[in-house]
Amino acid sequence: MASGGRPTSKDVAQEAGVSQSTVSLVLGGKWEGRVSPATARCVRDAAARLGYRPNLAARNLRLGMTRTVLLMVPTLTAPFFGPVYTGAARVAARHGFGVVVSTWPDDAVRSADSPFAAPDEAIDGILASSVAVEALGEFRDTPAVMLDSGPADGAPCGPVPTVDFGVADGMAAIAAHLAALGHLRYGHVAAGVDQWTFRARADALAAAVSALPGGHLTRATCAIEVASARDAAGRLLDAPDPPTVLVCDDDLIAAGAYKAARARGLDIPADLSVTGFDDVLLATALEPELTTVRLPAEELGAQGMALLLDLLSGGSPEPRVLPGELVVRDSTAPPARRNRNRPT
Amino acid sequence: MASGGRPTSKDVAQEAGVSQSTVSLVLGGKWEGRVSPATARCVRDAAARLGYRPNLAARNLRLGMTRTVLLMVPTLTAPFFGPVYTGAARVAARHGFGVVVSTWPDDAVRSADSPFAAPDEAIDGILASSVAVEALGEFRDTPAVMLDSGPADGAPCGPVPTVDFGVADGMAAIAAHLAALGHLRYGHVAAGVDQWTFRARADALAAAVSALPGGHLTRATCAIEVASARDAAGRLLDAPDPPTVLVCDDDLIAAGAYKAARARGLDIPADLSVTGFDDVLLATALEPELTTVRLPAEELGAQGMALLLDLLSGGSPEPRVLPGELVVRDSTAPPARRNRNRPT
DNA sequence: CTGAAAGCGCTTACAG
DNA sequence: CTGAAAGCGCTTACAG
Repeated sequence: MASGGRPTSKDVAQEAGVSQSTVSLVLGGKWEGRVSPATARCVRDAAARLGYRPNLAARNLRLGMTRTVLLMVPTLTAPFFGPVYTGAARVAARHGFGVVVSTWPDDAVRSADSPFAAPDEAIDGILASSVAVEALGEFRDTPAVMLDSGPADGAPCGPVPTVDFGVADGMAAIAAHLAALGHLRYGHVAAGVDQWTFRARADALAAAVSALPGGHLTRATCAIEVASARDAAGRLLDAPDPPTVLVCDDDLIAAGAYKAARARGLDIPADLSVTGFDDVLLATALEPELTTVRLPAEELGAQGMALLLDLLSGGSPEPRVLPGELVVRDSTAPPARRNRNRPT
Repeated sequence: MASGGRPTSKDVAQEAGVSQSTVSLVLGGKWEGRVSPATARCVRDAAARLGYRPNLAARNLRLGMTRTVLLMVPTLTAPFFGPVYTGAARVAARHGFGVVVSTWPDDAVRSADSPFAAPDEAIDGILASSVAVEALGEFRDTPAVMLDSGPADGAPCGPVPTVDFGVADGMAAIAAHLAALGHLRYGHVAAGVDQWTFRARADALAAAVSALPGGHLTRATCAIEVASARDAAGRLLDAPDPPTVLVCDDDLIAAGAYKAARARGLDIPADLSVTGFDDVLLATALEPELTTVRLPAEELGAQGMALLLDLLSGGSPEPRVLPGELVVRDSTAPPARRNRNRPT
């Protein structure tokens, strides 16, 4: 082997007494019918002996691809996206792909200096999670899979494969659970973000409540942030004839709803029921623990990457929907009997 | 430009009417004294006109480096590590480096199939956050920077640059805040994880309490997880003559302490004060909002990457310490007057 | 069934 | 001050 550095395919060839081509064929898995089994085994042994690992830069250069995909997310600091990344990276690694992350629209990761300072790493494909289709922007021509962006939001240039959560079903499950408990007056603390996933939640809740005899729904909008959610929930709670349950678009919003309730002396769930969405860590850290819908975030990343890899190798993968799962905990109970709005 | 693909340095050379070498020199920033300013400007214009971006694979191959660094963390799903990644990736991107993430010891991201299936991406350096030095393992010879692992935990093979939080000072600030409030009986709900950062917290708290006339400290150990923390806090609270404050090693542990307190009818902060550590999102989602120490996680990643980049370019960076900041919120108050342990 | 050769796009001595 | 040429480690026609 060349003194010092890692072994190359040439070293393996020499060790095995064959040519570089043969090594490449064998280790690339394209040898059958072209190299004798004995030679193949011999090459593999030599590679193992030397601890050979192919040089990705060389292969990428030769193949004209980078084996790198871009994961585009709104933010990495929200608890939801860590698992998405993990799932995507796990599947990617299994196929020799790396994952780089970019945030959109607030792109803190890439920079805009000279080409050399920010070499806009060439990528083979894009996984865009929970972002509008415009996020693809300059990457319009790059193979992409949209995650959590809704089946309708296909890119202008033909259908883009999608993986979505069954958020409508999830919200319907929450509504059914609440209806079974006897709730009629619903407050929806909605994320004020124009994304498919939130529109779908709103529509599903509205549909369920209007199908409920005597059902009534009010709505307040907020940022996905505790203080803003607390204020929005407060507005709902301070209205005449307030809701007996606050259905929140996100676990973090539910945390804000808890605060609004407590500030008004309302016990959860005795005086007020609250539900979340996502089932992040926070859901069990709250008190009482939050009834919510679990969204399999890591699975979203994993399946999305699987679809993208399929797309990159010429397939035309079908859209998928990942069901959410209702997790009933301690924040929901039957509505109180008219003793609302008087501090205990 | 070659039909189809992105423009190459050869295309730029042709557009500018110079050779490939000149293009490389100019765009690589090594032209001064070797290329006339007029030519340099001409090259840059051509590059801009064509939208040229260098092919990283080719450059990496030529240079024998990958411009990729590995970020090693215990887990990506804990709320703390998202920001660490973001900070590291931001600085890396500014220098044309990518960041791949690996978890240790539970390595879900890399796989162990054939060399081709998991091509163990060659890397130039490692950023290891909150892991033991053994985590470096097979990468013993790779330039590395240790984050949040303590100044003493240098690798066997000479000193490794470090970036740490001032956790001892942070814990001392908590203790001083609590002492000023009048607390004498301290319960430490400690993370049962053998890491420098937690040892430092324990030592600092022990030192502060023992320096306090009449001060008394008990300790219970738990996993960094709500249920485990709740149980540990419960043990402390159920002891005879229980603490008036629970000092928790982590915000998540504090969430567990809240549960233990509430289960015993103890009001926070009237009956019991609680403090956390980290200041993640959860701290303000809890009720009452948590007094804690803010650890600048994103800054840790950013500074660590800056040190690693310095190291990679031949420097010998000095270790750094990032101070934590005491954030006083609503979970701490003077101790109650002997009315403890009777449910309200 | 196997090998010699070209070439991916860069950077860097080296020659002028 | 500028250019021609080599070579990084791969993969893939192509020739045998």
